[in-house]
Amino acid sequence: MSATTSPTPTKLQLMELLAAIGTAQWRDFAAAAAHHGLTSTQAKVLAQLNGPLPMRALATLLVCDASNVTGIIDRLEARSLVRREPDPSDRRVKNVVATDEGRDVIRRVREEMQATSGALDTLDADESATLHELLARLRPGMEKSA
Amino acid sequence: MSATTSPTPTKLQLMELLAAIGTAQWRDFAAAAAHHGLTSTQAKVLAQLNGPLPMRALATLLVCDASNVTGIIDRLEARSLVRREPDPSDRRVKNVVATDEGRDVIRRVREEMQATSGALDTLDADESATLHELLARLRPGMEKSA
DNA sequence: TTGTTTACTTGACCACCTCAAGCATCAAGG
DNA sequence: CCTTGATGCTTGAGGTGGTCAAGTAAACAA
Repeated sequence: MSATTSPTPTKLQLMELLAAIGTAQWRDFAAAAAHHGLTSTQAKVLAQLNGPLPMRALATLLVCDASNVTGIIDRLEARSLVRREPDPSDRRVKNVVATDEGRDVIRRVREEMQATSGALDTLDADESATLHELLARLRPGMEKSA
Repeated sequence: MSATTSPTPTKLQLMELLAAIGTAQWRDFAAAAAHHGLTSTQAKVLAQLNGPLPMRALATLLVCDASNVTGIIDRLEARSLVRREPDPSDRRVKNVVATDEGRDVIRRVREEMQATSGALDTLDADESATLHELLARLRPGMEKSA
């Protein structure tokens, strides 16, 4: 143990700290999205669209009902941030694709998360690596049970 | 640098990892809340009520409009999880207090966050302390600008 | 007293979310 | 072929969460 190590925190303390940071990052994201006239949900969807994605896949990613996605994509499409394209191999599915404008907007939203970005700048390379390592170990266990 | 330290992650990688973990914990929380018939917002409000809290203070904590809180408390009060009490020193303010049942429910919700809890169990005392230390340093910077 | 600020509620309006129902398409078996 | 059953998406109803504008009541200050 290094000289600066704190006493072992309780699990509850860690959970609260994680929650606080998660909330702060989410607010940072929502604020950046709002700055471009997007709700956080719309921005989140846009962030998933690296390639064409069927509506169903989107619903699975968002862990929500498929009918919900219809409305969200409707509103994004009305702003030309996204397009619905017919799937060539299955006429039931519609692939959602981000337009150039959509890609541009979500790129800017990411760049404008200054609170999160600034906070991470206070870590040096070593600390970043350590944090990344610990969080990467936490991730799989947290994503399991739904 | 210890022998197991990974190459320095990019800031983008860290942001995505933080977002993934934040989302996972939020879903865990929402699922536990739903198990008791609560929405995540209702559970979040209940979690803040350690003591009597004026409506206005709640709105500030939640970073939302005061009129929004009215509806949330209405629904919680309809289930007897919360009570509105007149403030003795200022007749304008209504203090929100969790009922015994409300305290009980939120206690159970916290206990049932098994995905998060289980994931944290995989860290030993040293790792927990390190994680806590790093996150605690991140927190103030992330909560600043709104 | 008069005027200003503060706390809360109401009503209108939109986004998000779920469920149930419906339509079109695919895929398998007679 | 054609029926039967899944699957993908949309629609409509209904509730929650969120904002804004306006209104009421109480506190406060000149």
